[in-house]
Amino acid sequence: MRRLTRSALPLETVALARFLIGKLVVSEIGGIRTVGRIVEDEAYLTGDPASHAFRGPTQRNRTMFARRGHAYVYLIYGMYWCLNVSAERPGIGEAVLIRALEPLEGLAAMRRRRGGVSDRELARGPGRVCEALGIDGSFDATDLCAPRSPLRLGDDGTVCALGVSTRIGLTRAAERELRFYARGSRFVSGARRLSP
DNA sequence: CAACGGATCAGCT
DNA sequence: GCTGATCCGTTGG
Repeated sequence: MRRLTRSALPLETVALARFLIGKLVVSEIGGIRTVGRIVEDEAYLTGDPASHAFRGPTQRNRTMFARRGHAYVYLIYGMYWCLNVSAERPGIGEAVLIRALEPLEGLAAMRRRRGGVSDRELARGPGRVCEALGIDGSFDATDLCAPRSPLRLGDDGTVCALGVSTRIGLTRAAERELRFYARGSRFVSGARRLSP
């Protein structure tokens, strides 16, 4: 597995979201290493009413405006953490939400953190991704391209067939097709009709 | 399998 | 006050 360098990341957010399908997220936290393949993500763009950055920078969303390749981690519904990859150039508030992973390495730790759910459910959904990898708000603004980062991106050369659909769980701009997934993967979240 | 409600709180209006 | 890029357990078809 190679580390993903920042220069390898497409600058434009939709291109980045498509590029990240099939790539790896590696966490090394508390001496425990876990790895998962990204099988589902979503793009959040400038002028997008569903985006946290819609009303400009705030304390919470400031990492969305960082240089591409940083972790934007936020709390949703008071209990779950979600992981995004910041996109675009500094000052542009765009990001890619990591919605699901195929567990590859460190399954025992993931099972422990997730409380004994089936392996298919370990990281199937954005809150579950963070729970399985041990990610919380303290990892916000982590550089995902730094060699020794506790949270980073990798590439093992796997190429996935790409699917596209509407995003999940939104009340605004719900019709836009900005969700991307690995076609045929059983680790993708959402109703099956969304991921044919 | 789909639909629904409760949990729980930071951030914004 | 109210809302939300969610999850989980329960209920019903």
